[in-house]
Amino acid sequence: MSVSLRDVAQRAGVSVKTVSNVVNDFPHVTPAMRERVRRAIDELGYRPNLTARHLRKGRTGLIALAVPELGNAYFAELAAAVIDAAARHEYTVLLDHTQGRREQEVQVCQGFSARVMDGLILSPLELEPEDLAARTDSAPLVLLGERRYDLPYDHIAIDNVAAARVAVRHLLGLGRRRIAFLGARLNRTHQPAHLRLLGWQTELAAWGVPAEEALVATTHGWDHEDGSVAMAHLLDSGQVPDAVFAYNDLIAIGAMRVLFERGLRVPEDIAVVGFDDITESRYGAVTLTTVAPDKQAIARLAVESVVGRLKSAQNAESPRPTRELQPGFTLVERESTLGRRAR
Amino acid sequence: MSVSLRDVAQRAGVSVKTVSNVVNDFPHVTPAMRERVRRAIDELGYRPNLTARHLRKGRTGLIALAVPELGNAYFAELAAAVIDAAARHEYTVLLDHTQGRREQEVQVCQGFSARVMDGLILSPLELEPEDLAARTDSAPLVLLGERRYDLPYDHIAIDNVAAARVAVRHLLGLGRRRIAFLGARLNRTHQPAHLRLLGWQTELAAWGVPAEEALVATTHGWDHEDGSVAMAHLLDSGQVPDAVFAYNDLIAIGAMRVLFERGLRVPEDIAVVGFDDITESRYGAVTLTTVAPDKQAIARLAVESVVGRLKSAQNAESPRPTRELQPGFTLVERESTLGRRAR
DNA sequence: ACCATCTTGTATATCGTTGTAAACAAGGGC
DNA sequence: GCCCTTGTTTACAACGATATACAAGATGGT
Repeated sequence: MSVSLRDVAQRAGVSVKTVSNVVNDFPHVTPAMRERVRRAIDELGYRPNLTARHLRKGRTGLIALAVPELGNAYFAELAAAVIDAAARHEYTVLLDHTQGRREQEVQVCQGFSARVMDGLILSPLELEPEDLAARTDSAPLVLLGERRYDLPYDHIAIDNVAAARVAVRHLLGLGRRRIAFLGARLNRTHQPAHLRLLGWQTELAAWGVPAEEALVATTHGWDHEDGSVAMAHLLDSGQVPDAVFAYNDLIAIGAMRVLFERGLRVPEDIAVVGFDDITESRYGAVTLTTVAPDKQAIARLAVESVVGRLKSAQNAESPRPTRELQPGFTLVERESTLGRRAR
Repeated sequence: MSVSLRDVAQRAGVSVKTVSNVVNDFPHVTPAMRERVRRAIDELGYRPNLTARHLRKGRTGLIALAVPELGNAYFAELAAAVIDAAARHEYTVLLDHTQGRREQEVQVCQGFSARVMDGLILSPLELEPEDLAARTDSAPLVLLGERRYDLPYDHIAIDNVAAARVAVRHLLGLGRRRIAFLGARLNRTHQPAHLRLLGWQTELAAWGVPAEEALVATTHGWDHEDGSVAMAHLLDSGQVPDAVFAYNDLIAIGAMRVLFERGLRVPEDIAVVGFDDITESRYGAVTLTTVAPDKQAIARLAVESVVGRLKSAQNAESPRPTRELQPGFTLVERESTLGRRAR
């Protein structure tokens, strides 16, 4: 059925270890012997069994990446970047989506598929600090995204407050003064880390513009549909803003759809800014101005963090202290704020 | 460092196997003993090592899913469905993207991360029949998508010809006669399995409408950008169609973007139909009419095929013959063909 | 020639788990 | 009291790979 080192060794008339040495390119094997073993390997079509290798070596070469929802283009694009970054370090990525459910997130950081993974990259939504503090699994864990936990784990996120401020500043600079925020959490007290909303407030305050509570729309999730519902709700309530800053691109695009349906012009009547710079935002009837986090950098830093810790653990070095890493971002200005001149 | 069965056994004063029996809920363990072992497990925080378990059992509980590009919403949404379907059978999914590169696809069907995966689900683009015929890995493999190989592997795809015909019929029924096809392969001779193009031809023929070669636009890939380029090219060439049938939604949306830029109205001047029904197609300024494959069914069938074959292999049954499975599809009619009345 | 040194290959234990078979204890029928 | 049955627990050998320690062979200096 499956060919093992034993079979190859028998065929080549050498010991198992010698074959292992050839496979792993170890020194102290004469060229002649190496060749003989090589031939036996080819003839039998031997392929090493990683399960066994990893049991022995104590590592599996697998990193888990858990994001809330793969259907969200931001996470899909990020996942693609992580897979590529991991491949450069010879790690394979096991991808899961938590659907933003706390229990699933807990399961992930508790080792998920129990001890098969060398490391974990998690983008949490509902995970609470106490879940994280109760973590017993010893594999390196990196956290991505807006939430901060102040626990000894590497955390990678752009400066969300600064990014939101840049977006709002852009709108203020265009003369807009009634800027709605779309996509706040339902229970905002419970979730203090709502940095994009904070950035919105801060920048408005800096310009002396009142931050009207009525212009903050909450959503259940962060999909197109949530954006549409929130936007419709806002308009129906009689609060007509002259600009919208959305939590992400999906919400922004969902909101724009409602504006189109109601005959409101973007950006003439209402300017729109999103967050994430997913591909979709470049191809609508009105292209979307958005904050573009450096996804490549996020992926690279996340993988390097995990791989680095694995390496230092392997060499029995003391691990370096945990860090807050802030990749860059840019504001991409498009038609939803600049109109036709953006082309 | 990590707690093993041995440690638990020592602590509870029993043999390793007894602990194993408790962990696996085997019968013939007295309640008192079970309780004693349970306590030891809790005290030490024991978690089974899946690597070792799987080495022993000969299976890993992992299925690989390889799609061309995760950034393509269709594949991201499909991947999400596969992950969920696999979870229902207690399998975990390892996701990879091949970027449509032949060598990567070959690597995947050759076991990819070598023998760690129990089964494989592959959505090939460039993979050639000879690659597949040369496959030595014995893990069950299922193929998804348009290409057919006529080799003994389960293949899951909707009836692409029929689906394309339904889409084209819809346009013909609306009175359109110059229907362009966007997204043909560059070398169409080399890739005979271009079923959607075939469906376009067939349906036109059935209506006695000439299938003009000039209305077939080739693309390099299948992204928004490819759709934009192809559409611009078509218009610049002086061939102005009254409808467009695109290989997928991304191309359709990219094409619509160009139509917007040039002041052409959708659907009044040019009607557009896509393929895949990704979420994005429901939220543009003009929502997209599209063929909606039953992604849930595709995912379910793929997982069931792999799991079924693993089960029969485990019970040493002879595997059932390979099958062609055709999940259903529907045509979702929206504004890009019906205009405002679609709402 | 002889011993020390270096190179190359082998035998064996080990990683953590489960399957097999055998040991052991308790209970029941004769 | 003995044997058999039933039920519970254990010892030991795998799964396929790598690391350690050691043996055998080659080389070189005296």
